[in-house]
Amino acid sequence: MGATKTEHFTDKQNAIATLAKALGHPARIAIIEYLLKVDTCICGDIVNELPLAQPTVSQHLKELKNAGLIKGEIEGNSICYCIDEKAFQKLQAYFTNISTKAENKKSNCC
Amino acid sequence: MGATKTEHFTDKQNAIATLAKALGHPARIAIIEYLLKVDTCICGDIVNELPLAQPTVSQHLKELKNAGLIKGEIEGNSICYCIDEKAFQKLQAYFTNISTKAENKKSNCC
DNA sequence: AATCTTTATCGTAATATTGCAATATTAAAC
DNA sequence: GTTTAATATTGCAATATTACGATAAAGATT
Repeated sequence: MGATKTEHFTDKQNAIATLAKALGHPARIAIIEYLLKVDTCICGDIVNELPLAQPTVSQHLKELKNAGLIKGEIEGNSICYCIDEKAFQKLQAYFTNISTKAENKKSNCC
Repeated sequence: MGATKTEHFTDKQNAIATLAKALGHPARIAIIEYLLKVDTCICGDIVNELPLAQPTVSQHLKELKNAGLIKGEIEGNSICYCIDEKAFQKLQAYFTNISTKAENKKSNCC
């Protein structure tokens, strides 16, 4: 064993877990924050910003892209990566909902 | 190699990544959603709610607790687990901030 | 076309995660 | 005190993740 049993959970649960998992690494959080910081999304220097080797960064970018957190297109001999708002809006909505519900049931809880 | 290089990132980045990582599994999302659903937080039947063996569920609960997403106290021969609002408020604030910033720079981006 | 620059992929080693059977623990119930 | 019930821990196998050197790919520069 060792493989996640995704088939036993709902699509929505798997979708949120996939997004969360992709953000479950500080390098990928750092990448997202860098993409937000720079003005344009022609970001040819992500590698120089991170304390990781180029193949490692490339791999992290691929994971973020697979999860739908960033979009990327080839642009000459560099790459245009940028944040995919929709995914973050989904996360925002999800956690807002949880926070609200948690707040409401505070009373009859520990 | 293989271990995450946490020491190279900021505390805040690591903190968010830790929370996200803990939610990066559908079983743990399902646990959170179940804890929200039940009225009180005396939740002795989480195992019956999930398609996983008891030790596996126990392990997932432990991870959620370590990450600070749930609180738990022994209560007789069952356990009182419940959501730790603060962690979810942190996540809500983080993703709201990202969404807002992403929205603002939409224009000069792909 | 040879070279440079940038990003991706492959291969692989180190480590972490997932899942469960077996067992331990602990407190209630009898 | 013995049984029952609920949760935790241990140990281990299967799988996934992380990281990087080596190499490939592909457009830009000369």
